[in-house]
Amino acid sequence: MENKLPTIKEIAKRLNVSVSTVSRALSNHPSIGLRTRTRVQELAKELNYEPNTKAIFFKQQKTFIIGVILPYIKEEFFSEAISGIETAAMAHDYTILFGQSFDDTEREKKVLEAMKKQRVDGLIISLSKYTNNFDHLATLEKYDIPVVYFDRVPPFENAHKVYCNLYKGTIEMVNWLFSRGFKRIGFINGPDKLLATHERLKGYIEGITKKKLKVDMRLVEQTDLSRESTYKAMEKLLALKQPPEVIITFNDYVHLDVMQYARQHNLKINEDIFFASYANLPITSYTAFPPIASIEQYPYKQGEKAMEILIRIINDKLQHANVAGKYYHEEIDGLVMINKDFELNQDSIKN
Amino acid sequence: MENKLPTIKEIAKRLNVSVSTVSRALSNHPSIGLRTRTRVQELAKELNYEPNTKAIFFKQQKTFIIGVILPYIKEEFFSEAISGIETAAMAHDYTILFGQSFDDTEREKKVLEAMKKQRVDGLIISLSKYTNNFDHLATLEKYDIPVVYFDRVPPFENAHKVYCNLYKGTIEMVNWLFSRGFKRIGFINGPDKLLATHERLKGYIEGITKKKLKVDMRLVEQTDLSRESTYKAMEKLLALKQPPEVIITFNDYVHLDVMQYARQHNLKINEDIFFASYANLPITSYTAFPPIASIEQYPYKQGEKAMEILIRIINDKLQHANVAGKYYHEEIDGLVMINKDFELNQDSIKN
DNA sequence: TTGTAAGCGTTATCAC
DNA sequence: GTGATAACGCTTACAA
Repeated sequence: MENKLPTIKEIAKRLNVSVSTVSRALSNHPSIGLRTRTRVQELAKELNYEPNTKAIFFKQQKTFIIGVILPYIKEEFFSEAISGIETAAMAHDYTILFGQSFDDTEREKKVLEAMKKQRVDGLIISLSKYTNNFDHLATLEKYDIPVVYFDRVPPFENAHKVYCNLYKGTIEMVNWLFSRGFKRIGFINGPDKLLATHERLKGYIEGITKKKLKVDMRLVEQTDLSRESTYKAMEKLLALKQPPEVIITFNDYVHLDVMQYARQHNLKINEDIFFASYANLPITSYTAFPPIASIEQYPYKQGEKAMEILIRIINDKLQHANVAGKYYHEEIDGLVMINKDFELNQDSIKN
Repeated sequence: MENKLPTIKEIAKRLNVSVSTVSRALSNHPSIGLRTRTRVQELAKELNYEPNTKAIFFKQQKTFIIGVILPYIKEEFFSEAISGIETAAMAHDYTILFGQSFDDTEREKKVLEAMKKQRVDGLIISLSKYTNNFDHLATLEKYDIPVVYFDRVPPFENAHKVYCNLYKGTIEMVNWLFSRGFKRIGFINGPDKLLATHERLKGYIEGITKKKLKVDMRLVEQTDLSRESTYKAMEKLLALKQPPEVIITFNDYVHLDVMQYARQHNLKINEDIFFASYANLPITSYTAFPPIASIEQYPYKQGEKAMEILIRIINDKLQHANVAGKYYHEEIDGLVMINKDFELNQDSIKN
């Protein structure tokens, strides 16, 4: 049976009171008499009344919906992140409108349009890899829809951002590798377009320079993150007269590809050559040879933080707080996580 | 600058016409004169007017939002599925409201509440593993919110469902294993609560029975899908006087755990023992020893199909088509996907 | 303590 | 051809 959702009007009619009385009774307005209040609330419960939030939001010009746009939810980093976003959102009664860009700027625009149409209260975006024109994002500012970027953040300052500091993390990683006796540290970095690529490189160079050593750029290769491109980078590194003793890869997915390469070329991993990486994703723990160290980027925390900042912005806006020109830049420090098995092995060798 | 979104009213005022004229002009109503129409449309474009869908939906009692509730987006199966859902939704101008149950019935209820509050036009749900009380879902029917379940579907008939037929798939798998010379086929099945567990078992038994062989239930163990439980199942199977030559695991995640176990116990995989699985997830291709065969369950296609069915239901409802008591049950056949490397090896042995 | 009425942005139904 | 108005469900001044 089509059981139409009851409205405030319906209740009012049945009880022979006005809609405003019902409205106030339901929201426990102090001016409503106890008798009327209980009568209304009882009937409401009986009819399973639920306020039509759409009508409320429409009136309040608020949807309690946050749009989230990610490149690929398939990547564990992002599925972790959205869980943090979701949990924080739920704690503040927001719901998540979800869309993927699939690293395609056109798709990103389309999703953005859809979310604008839905009048989201705000957006959390991790940009597509190839987005280098930011006009579609500028319109958001124009219409006063707050956006918090995370992880893949835009290069300009005038934006709210949450991201992981990979510069510091990379320095730490290089330090740790030196402390473990590695001298020739190879690096398969990501594509030039990504900010993250430059951060990592800066950290790598700084880490080595700090040790009063000279940076050998032949040890640094790049991949566009495709398997083929990664294989090529590996080939080049291994073809060097003095190949690296350890290779840091751009992220855990590159690491996985590199492991495939190593297996196919019968390299003895953790004997002939060692690998370190970024991201510290759970999947790597299933593989035969996880990275000896991986920089944890805390995706869940990043997502949570982004959501919290967004809610703060929205609330500031609602209270007409004067926050023009104030941008949140939240930096989370990437932490070098060391593979336990590797650590144990090393220790037993030392003793 | 706070650039408020322009409304139809705003345009009307500026052009000294009525709102209804503007409304009609924008929707190309035939009764509007060409001059007025162009004037309106030009100003609309100039002001970047975008209809407030919230107001329209509010009036039409429609949101163009579909709620999607999944157990864990982290699982590749579900992140594939939601991509199918999203793509199909986009093609019909729907947007996705997203929530995870984290296999927790209470959380599932909460998410469901939030989506009901948002007045979604429909829902796509893959149930939490532990959901065995369906009252919270019954209220949806009562309020006439259509639901399509997929993959983890409820056990009753009166529901729209999309799922993969694992009964047939399992029979096929058993057949293929026999054809490859395997006689003792072990099975690590999932928890009893899951429908999928029973389907797989039925297929396993049928597959063996069809070969006029007797089913040896000592070869069938169960796991609650935790790593510990899977390890125990492995122990039991390997402790048998006649241990299995090949083991089918409940899904690729169980497979990954089993591989860890095998590695820790120095089993020679694809020599001493072989493994087959369900799901055919991309991650397994990164591992040293992917399953020799895995039943593809087409998560993307399942998601797409679920969305398409849901839209059909919504449209039927809108046209007041009399579809009471009619339920869609879409079955996709699981297909045995054979690992290429294994196939090549086998062939070279044969020759 | 309760009721009346305006308003949120849009569309549809009347009029003119 | 165009305009006025009601309606969608709800909140909230303002009246009573």
